[in-house]
Amino acid sequence: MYSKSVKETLQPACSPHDHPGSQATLPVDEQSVERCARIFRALGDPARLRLIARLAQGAFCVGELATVEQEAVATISQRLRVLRADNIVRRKRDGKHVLYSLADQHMFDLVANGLAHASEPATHTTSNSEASLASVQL
Amino acid sequence: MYSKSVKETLQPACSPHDHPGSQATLPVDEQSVERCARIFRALGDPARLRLIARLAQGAFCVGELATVEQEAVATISQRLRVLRADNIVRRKRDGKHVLYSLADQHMFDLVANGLAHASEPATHTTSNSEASLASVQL
DNA sequence: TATACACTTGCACAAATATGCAAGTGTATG
DNA sequence: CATACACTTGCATATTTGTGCAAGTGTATA
Repeated sequence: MYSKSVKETLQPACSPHDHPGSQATLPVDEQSVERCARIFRALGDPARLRLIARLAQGAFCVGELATVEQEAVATISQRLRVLRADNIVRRKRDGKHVLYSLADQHMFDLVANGLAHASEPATHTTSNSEASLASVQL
Repeated sequence: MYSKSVKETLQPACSPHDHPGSQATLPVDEQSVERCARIFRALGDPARLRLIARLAQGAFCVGELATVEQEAVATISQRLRVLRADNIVRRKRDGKHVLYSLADQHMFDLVANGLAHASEPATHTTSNSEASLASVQL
């Protein structure tokens, strides 16, 4: 059986299980996984996600976001700080204001993807795993 | 939670910024955001993400995963439980074993996307780090 | 039916987070 | 230079997680 003779024996021990269609080799090196997890984690909060969805529409200053989201400015600032820590959003000063926007197209794609999936019923067998439904311009 | 006594001056503190043209209308309804956030959160842990990456290769039973990941069976089971709670993975019994695999293609896409982004240093509109927040016009 | 497997869950705890409030920083203006 | 803005940060606190260990559940087999 599968004794604990652990090692990279990536060989299924139980039985030859069927493999679903798409087998692309994913980048699973320690660093990628770590970074990816951090990003997902940052996106994994309703409040922050809402904020991101908002930023997907363009650049906003903290005050605006606070008003629209009906939250205290400090709260919004904190959330943006979390997102900034993982390079999900980017900021630049504009006079008295600080404008926030998504860091890059990738982020937009990721979020668009997630929201799309979440709003649709499960089991949607997309054929192309590489090019996702993410080609929307920012 | 807490009810906010936020200033009701619903006037955007700053003038509307030019928002780069169009955007795909993201599904930002309460439910989608909530669900999407839950998914992202579940994916937002290195250990679970690694597990998912593994499952992207095919179906595995808990024991196998435990061996490969060098973790206790109970630990793996717990992680899978979290993923199962959000319909990220699916399981089916096969004799004595319980086989786990990704719930659907969408999940694969999402993870593949995230990992891809995390592994490429790419498109970083640079150094927004902490330093220069010097006045810039939009 | 009794046993051995293969997982799953219940608990107790340590660690990581989220948030509100108050104080602090950086810019434009009077 | 003094003020008013527009944000950001430090703190203390209440929650929410992530484990490890031990006991519990379900399935196949002798």
